[in-house]
Amino acid sequence: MRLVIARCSVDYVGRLSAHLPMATRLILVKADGSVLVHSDGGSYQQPNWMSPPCRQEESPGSWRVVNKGGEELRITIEDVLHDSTHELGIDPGLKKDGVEAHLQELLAAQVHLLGMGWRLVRREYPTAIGPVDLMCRDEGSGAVAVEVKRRGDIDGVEQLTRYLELLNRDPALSPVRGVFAAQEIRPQARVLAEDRGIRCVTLNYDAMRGIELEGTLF
Amino acid sequence: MRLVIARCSVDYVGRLSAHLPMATRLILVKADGSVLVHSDGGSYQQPNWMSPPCRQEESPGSWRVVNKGGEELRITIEDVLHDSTHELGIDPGLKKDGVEAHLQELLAAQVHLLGMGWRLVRREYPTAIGPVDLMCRDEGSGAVAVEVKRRGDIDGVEQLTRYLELLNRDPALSPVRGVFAAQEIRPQARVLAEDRGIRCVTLNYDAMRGIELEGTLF
DNA sequence: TTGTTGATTTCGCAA
DNA sequence: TTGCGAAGTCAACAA
Repeated sequence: MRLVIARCSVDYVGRLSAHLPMATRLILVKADGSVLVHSDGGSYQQPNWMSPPCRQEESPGSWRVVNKGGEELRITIEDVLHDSTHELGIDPGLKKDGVEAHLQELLAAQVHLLGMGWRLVRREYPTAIGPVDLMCRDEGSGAVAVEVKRRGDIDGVEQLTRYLELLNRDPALSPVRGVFAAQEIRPQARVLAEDRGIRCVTLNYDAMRGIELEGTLF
Repeated sequence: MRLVIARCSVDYVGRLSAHLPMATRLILVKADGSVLVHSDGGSYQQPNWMSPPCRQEESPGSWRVVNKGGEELRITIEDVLHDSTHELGIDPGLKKDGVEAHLQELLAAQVHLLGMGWRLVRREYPTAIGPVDLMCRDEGSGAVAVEVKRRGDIDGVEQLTRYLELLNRDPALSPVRGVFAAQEIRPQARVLAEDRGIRCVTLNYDAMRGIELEGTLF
C-alpha cells in the first residue's frame, strides 16, 4: 500500500464525469492497483476513486488510472508532501453478524414466536417475482407469507403486498395472510401494513439470539 | 489527517457486529474525528469505520471510537509501523455530471424517441405525491406519464404506478398511460410494468448524447 | 428533524 | 457470468 499526500486535482471520466479542483488530499494506492482519493473532512467516503482491476501509468505531475471498462481517473499533481509505501500482507477478512439473513434464520427456527402451533413450510419460498422470506402454516393450517426485515419500511410492505397478491391467485394456497416482521417498524410502514390487513411483528434480536443460545446449551 | 500503519484487530458493535482479525492495516483519522480502516486488497471500500461525529479515546495498544448513537469501534493495536499527521486544509468539493437528471434532460429534448409525433408537456410535472419526470402527449394527444431511471427497478414501477393512479383520477387528463424509460430494465421490473400496462423503453445514453452533440454542430 | 431518492452505489449469493 | 436484493448502505435535498 502506497500513501501519497499531494496537492492535486482529479478528473474521473466513466459512468459519469466528476472533477475535483486543486487541493491537498490523500492518494491511496492499494496492492491490487486500485486508487482512492480522500479529503480530510466532508464525507467519510472517498470523493473519487478507481476500482480494481485497473492499470496505472505514472509520469511526473500526472497519473492516469484506466479501468477495463474504459473508465479513467486522471490525477494532476502540483506538489508532493509525503510518499511512502508499506507492505501489509493479506487480510483475513471481515466477519459480520446480525444482518437480515441471520434474523430470517433465527425466526425460521422460532416460528412459534408468530403464533402458537405455527410451523415453517420453507424459507425463501419461490414465486415468479422473487422469493418469500418465510412461508408458514398457522394453527388452523392457513398459509401465511412472512417478510423479514431489519428495518421495516414502506418498501417492505409493498414487497409483501406483491407476494400476497400473487400467492392469492393460487387456489391451492389461497387465502394467504401476511406478516411483516422487523426489528424496527416505521410508523408509516405500520399504518400501510395494517391498512392492508398485514400483521406487524416487532422482533427482539437479542432475545431471539438468547433463545437460540439457550437451545444449544442442552 | 493522521495515517497509521499498524498490526491491529478491529471490532465494531453497533447496528450490527463485525470483527476483523489481527493483521496489518491502514488506520486513517480524518480532521472531523472519523476513523477508517483499510486493508490492502479485497474490497476497495473500507472494511470497518466510524462515521462522524464521533469521539476517540486513545490508550497504548487500544483505541476506542464512540458514536452519538452508542455505536463503538474498538481497535486493538499490537504493533505500529508508521504514524504521521498531515495538514490538508479544506476541500473545494466534487462536481458530477451525467447522472439521472442528465438522462431526463436528454429524453425531454428527444421525446420523439418514445413515438412519432409525441411532444413534451413539461418536465417535473407536479402532483400531490411528487413530480412526474416527463409529462407528454402522444400522436393522438393522449396524456403519457414518463418515469426516467438510470436503472429500472421494481421501485420505479411502483412509483410510476402511484402517479398513474393519481393522474387518472383527474377527468381532464384521464386516460393517462405510462412509460418506464431506463438505461437498464431488470426483468422483474419489466414483468411488473407490463402486467400493469406500462410500456418499457430502454434508453441508449451514448446515442442520446450523440444526437444531442450532433444537434449542436449545426 | 424527518422522509425520499439516487448512487461511478458496493457487495454477496445463487442460478 | 448475470441477476437480484441487502447494506452499519451513504449522501443530497426537500418538507
